[in-house]
Amino acid sequence: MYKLEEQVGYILRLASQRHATVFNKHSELGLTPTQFSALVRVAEMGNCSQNLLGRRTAMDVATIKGVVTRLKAKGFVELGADPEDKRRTVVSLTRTGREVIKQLHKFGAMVTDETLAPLSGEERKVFLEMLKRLT
Amino acid sequence: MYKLEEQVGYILRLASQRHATVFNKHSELGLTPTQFSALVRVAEMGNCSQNLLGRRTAMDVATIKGVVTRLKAKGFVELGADPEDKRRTVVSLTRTGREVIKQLHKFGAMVTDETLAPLSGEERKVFLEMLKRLT
DNA sequence: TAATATTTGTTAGTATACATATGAATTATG
DNA sequence: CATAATTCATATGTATACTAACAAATATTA
Repeated sequence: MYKLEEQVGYILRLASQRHATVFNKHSELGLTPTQFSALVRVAEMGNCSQNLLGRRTAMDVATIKGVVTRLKAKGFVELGADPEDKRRTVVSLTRTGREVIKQLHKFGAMVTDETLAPLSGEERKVFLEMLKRLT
Repeated sequence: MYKLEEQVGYILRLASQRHATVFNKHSELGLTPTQFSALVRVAEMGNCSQNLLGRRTAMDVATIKGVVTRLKAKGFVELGADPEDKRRTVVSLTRTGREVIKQLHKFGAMVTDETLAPLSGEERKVFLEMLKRLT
C-alpha cells in the first residue's frame, strides 16, 4: 500500500513549512529565509556580482534578481557597476546591512535550534549530516 | 563563526531542490510534486471537498485551488457540487485519473528511492523517522 | 428565532523557484 | 583578428505558498 506520508518529498515539504513558520515567527527585520541567506552570503563575500551571489546561495538567476531587488528596497544592499566587467552588477552591503549582520547570525542560530528542537543533540548531528548528503 | 551551510533551513532548501530535480527528471505525465500529492490523496479519499483536500495535503486554500484548477485542466480530476452543502466544490478522479494512479504509486516510490540513494537502507529509516519529527 | 461564529471558496498581493529567450559584454578558439 | 562560445543580466511565463479581505452558506448559541 502506497503511503504519501512515507515519501521523502512530501515530508521534506512539511518540514520546510514548519521551518518557515519558525523563521517568520522570530523575524523582526522582515526578511524571508531566502533574503536572509543572500544577505549573510554578501556579508561573507564582501562585494560580488549578482549572478555569483545566486550560485553561492543556490538560487536561479531569475530568483536572485528578485531577492536582490527586495534587499535593495529594504536598504540592506546597494548595487554598483564593475569597472572590469561592464556586464556585472556588483552587490554590496549598505551601512544598515553591515549593522544587522551580527543580529542575523544570532537569529539564524536560534531558528536552526528551534527547528531542530524535536531532536536531541546527538540526533541533530546525525540528521544534519544525512540531510547534507541528500543535497 | 556562522556558517550558512550548517543551518537547517538552508540545507532543507538544497535537499528540496534536489528532490524536485529527481522528480521532474522522471515525470512523464507532466505533474509537479504538489499536483502529484493532491492526485494521490484524491484517489485515497474518493470524493472530497477542495478545502478538505487542501488540509489533507498540507496546502493552503489558495494553493490547493490553483493545484485543483491545473489538475482539472490536465484532465485528471473533475469538479462537482455537493447536494448537502452548497458552499462545497467536490473533487473526484476522472477515468484518466483512475487509470494513472497505479503508475503514480510506482513513480512515487522510485523518486523516493532515488532521492534517498546516498543513504543506506538503515540510514533511510532513521532519517525519515527524524525528518517526520521535524514536521 | 435572531444574532453570531465558522466554514468554504474566491480573489488580490507578495515572494520564491525554475525554464527559456534575448541581448550585451567578455573570453576562447581557429 | 574575426568568429564562436560563454557569461551576465533582464524579462516572460508557469507553479507553488502564504496572507488578507471578502461573500455565501451553514452551524451555533443566546
